[in-house]
Amino acid sequence: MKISTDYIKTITQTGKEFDSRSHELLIKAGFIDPVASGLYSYLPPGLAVLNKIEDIVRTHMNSLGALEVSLPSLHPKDHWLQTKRWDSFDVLFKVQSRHDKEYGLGPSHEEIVTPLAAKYIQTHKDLPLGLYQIGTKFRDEARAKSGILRGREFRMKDLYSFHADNLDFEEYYKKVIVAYQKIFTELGFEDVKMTEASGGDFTKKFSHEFNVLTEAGEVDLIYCAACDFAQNAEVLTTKLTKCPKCGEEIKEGRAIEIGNIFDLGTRFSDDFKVKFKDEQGRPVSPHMGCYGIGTSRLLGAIVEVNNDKNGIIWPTSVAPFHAHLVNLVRDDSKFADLIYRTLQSEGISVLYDDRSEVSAGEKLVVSDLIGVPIRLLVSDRTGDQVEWKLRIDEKTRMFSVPEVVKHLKDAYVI
RNA sequence: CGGGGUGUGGCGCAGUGGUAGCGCGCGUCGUUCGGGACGACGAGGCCGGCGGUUCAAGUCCGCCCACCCCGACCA
Repeated sequence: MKISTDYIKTITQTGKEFDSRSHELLIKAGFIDPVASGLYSYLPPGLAVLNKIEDIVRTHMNSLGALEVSLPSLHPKDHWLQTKRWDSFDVLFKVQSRHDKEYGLGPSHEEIVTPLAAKYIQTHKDLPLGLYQIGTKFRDEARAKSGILRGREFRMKDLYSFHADNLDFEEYYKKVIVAYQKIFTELGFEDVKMTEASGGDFTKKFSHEFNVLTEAGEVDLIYCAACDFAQNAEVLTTKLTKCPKCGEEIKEGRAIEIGNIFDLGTRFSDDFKVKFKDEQGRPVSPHMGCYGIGTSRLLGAIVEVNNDKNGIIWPTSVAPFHAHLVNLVRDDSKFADLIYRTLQSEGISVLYDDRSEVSAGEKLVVSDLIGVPIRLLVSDRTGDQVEWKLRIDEKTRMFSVPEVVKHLKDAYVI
C-alpha cells in the first residue's frame, strides 16, 4: 500500500482531550474515524488489524470443534418475548418496520442460536454442540466512551455451547478457558486476569471475565502480585490485604474486560423448549454455555497496552502491515520501488511511504505513529543496503535486499 | 437517565449588537529534506437548526438537534 495514493492521512491536530490513549492514537494514525457517539468507521489499516484479530480468534474456535455460523442482527420481537427479555434487557435497540413489525437489534444471540440449535439436537448423540459467530453487536449504552472500547455498535465473537449434562459443560468450559488464554497470548497480552464475574442476569451459576490491566479500563480489579488470583472489586465484601491463594500482597487496578464466559444452565433451552433424548429415551433440556470476546474492543485494548509517546507499537501477530518502507532518497524512488515490488512478490505486506513532497522528519514521525513493527529505510546514506529498525527500539542494522526478505519471512513466519 | 459544557472554513480556535478573523491543513511557485521545514501568492464560511427581540444578531431571548465531560447504567 502506497501512502501517496492509498492511505487516509494521519492527523496532527485534533485539539480534543481524548479519554483514552487508544482512542487518540487510532484516530490520529488513521485506523478509525468517528461517525457519531459510539459509532466508528474502520479505515483500511484498522480493518486489516481487526481482520487479523478475528482470524486468530476464529482459528482457536475452530480448534475447539465449534462451528462458525452467521446469525442475523435483526431479531424478531417474538424471540425476545419468549425469553422475557424484550422489556428487561435495557440496552436492547428496538426498531420498527414499515408494517409496524418490531425487531431487536442483536446485542447477544441466545434468542437466535437456541431455536437454531433446537432443530439439530435430537438425541444425546448430537451433543455437545458448539456454534459461534464473529459479527456486529448493538447495545444502546447509556453513554459510549473511550472510542472503540465502549461503542454502541461493535464487533464480537460469541460462542454458544450445548451439553447433555453439567459435567460435559464444565469440561467444555475449561477447554474454552484454555483457548481464550492462547488467543490472548497470541495477541501479545502478557497478563490477562481471569476473574469471577460481578453480576448480571444469569450469573447465579459461575461465570468468568477476562481483563487486561490498564488505566483506560472500566473494571476495578484486585489481584495478587505473585500468583494468578484476581477478583472484580465489585464482588468483594471485605477488603483483602493478602492473597487468599498464596498470601502475597494484593494490588488494585483498572482493567478492560475483553472476554467473558457464562454458565447459562437450561434457562434458554427451557424458554425455547429444546429437548434431546437421553440414553434412556427421556426428554432432557440441554445445558448451555456462552462465551464472548469483544474483537473490536481487543483492537482498542491492544493499542492501550502497546504504545509509547510517539505512537502505536503493534504486536507482530496483528500488525496492519509486515513492514513500513520509507524512502528518503531525494528525487529518486527507483531503489525503494524495487524493494516494494520485491517484498510484495514475496507475499510480504508493505506500507510504502513513497511521498516525494514530504520532509524526512514527517515521514519518520508518521511511521512511529502508525507503529508497524519493522521499519525499512533507504536514503542517500544507505547505498544499496536497507536500514532495518524495529519500532520497539532505536537500534538499526543494514541489510541487502535478499537479507531483508529473509529476515521479514523469519519474523512473520511467511 | 440526571448534572455540566461546546457547536464559527477540512481540523483546532478567537470574535465587545454595527458587513467574519487566526493557526494548521489545502492549491501554485521557489528554497529545503535522518525526527511533523520555510517564504511568496491564493482558494475556501447560510457562524448547528427553527423562531423571536432589534434599524441591525455569530453575539441577546426561546425551543430543538448534535457532540463532549461527570455520574448512574453496563451479560
